[in-house]
Amino acid sequence: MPKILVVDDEKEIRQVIVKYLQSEGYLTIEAENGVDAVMKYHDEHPDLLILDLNLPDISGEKVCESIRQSNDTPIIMLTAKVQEDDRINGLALGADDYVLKPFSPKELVMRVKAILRRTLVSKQQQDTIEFGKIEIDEQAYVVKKDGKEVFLTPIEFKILVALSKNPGRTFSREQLITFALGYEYDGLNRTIDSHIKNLRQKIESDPGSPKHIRTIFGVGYKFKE
Amino acid sequence: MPKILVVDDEKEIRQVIVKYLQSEGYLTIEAENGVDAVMKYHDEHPDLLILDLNLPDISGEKVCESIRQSNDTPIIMLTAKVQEDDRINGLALGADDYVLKPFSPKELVMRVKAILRRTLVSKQQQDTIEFGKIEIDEQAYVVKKDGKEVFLTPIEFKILVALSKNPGRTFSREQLITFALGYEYDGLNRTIDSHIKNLRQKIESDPGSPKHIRTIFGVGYKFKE
DNA sequence: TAGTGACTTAAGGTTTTATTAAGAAATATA
DNA sequence: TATATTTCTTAATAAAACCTTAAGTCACTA
Repeated sequence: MPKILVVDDEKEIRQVIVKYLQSEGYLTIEAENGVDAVMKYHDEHPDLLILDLNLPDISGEKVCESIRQSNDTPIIMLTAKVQEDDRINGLALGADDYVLKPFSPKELVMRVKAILRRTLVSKQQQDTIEFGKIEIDEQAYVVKKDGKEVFLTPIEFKILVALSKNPGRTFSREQLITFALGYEYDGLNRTIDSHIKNLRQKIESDPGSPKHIRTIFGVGYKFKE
Repeated sequence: MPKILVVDDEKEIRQVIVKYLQSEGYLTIEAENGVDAVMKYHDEHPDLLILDLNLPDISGEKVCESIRQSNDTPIIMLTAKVQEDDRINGLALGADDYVLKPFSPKELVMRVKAILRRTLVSKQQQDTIEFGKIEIDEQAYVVKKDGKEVFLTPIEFKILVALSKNPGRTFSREQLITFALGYEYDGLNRTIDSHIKNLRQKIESDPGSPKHIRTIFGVGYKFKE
């Protein structure tokens, strides 16, 4: 069952939310301030946060920001503030949704469901991807070969992640440029070939006849387990 | 760039939304009623829908429901209704988020970004065509026979896709050249024969008497299930 | 059975990819 | 800021894979 961390300084509000969530079968953890929230977040690795914007110590925004830096856990913000600017800030900080106080617990639960429906599916194999002698930890930005760390450049890393997240799928150079470089393809470009060559040098046992990063002639590249 | 379908019967509202989205680099499509929306959805395969709940023909709920049946494209609902029950229904129907009118375009854009950030990566839809022991995944550029991958050249792959997408239909060599090679036929040409031969070698259990890729004497070739 | 069309083979010719190396751009360091 | 270092891009060439074609053989149909 998904685990949800509820952060609010008012005990009654926490209890109402927790009661509704538990009646839907979710596991819950509670925190009453920002420091508490960050600690419990790291201890318990919840699947979602419900986070009040007004906390006695550090603000909800700070908590949100600090979690977003290291992780992609979805966050629903609770707030009594009615200024629109705040709402925008909340979303800009990385919250996935926003609920105004006073709120309906039923609606909050619906939103929790809506977000988890999207995220939980793809979340399973989040930690480290492993193929043969290669280990990839996207969060930590670490790649290992035979247990030993290998140092990749940013683009090499992004290409490897894109490929290895969809093993067996062939990517065109154009697609890899979009994923890895973040802009549109604009003409004949052999840049990707270069990066692939360097990647193979670093992670393949025999870069001459690569086992994982395969060339699909006339199309692009793909990752093979 | 992600493509977004904006569905609203009021032209001005559509235009405001579209303008903001485009300024963020998104591609946009517009629809002014439910039927239009469903049609354009199927034609254009957008990455996200912004959907007004009040449409002149079918309701936004129905549109949402019909799209959810076949697909997982995220949907943001727009509504002027203030009843909470409506909001919950919207989320229950499968909307990913909910924005009340009047809304701030900036906030809407933030929500679009928040949702796409989550969904786009894992989104590649996978439809594989399957015939007997043969599996074809056009997106991933992968063909399998008896579960084992088979490596086709670009032209072989295109010919196979053209044939297998229309099983039973006979294609002339000229047609196959047009589909697979992308240029017009210009004279007697046995090139296709060669490719068909190699294709059969790779995907037929008994290339001598092919089961799937059949010759229609004097006409061309066709794919049989 | 003749005539036409399809299949096969193998050898050029063409296109695509790998690799190298050098210059440009970005990043880190003093 | 200037300098050093790393990373990215690009062009050129070599190597590999692929496409086309021709010619001989085989198969279908009238």
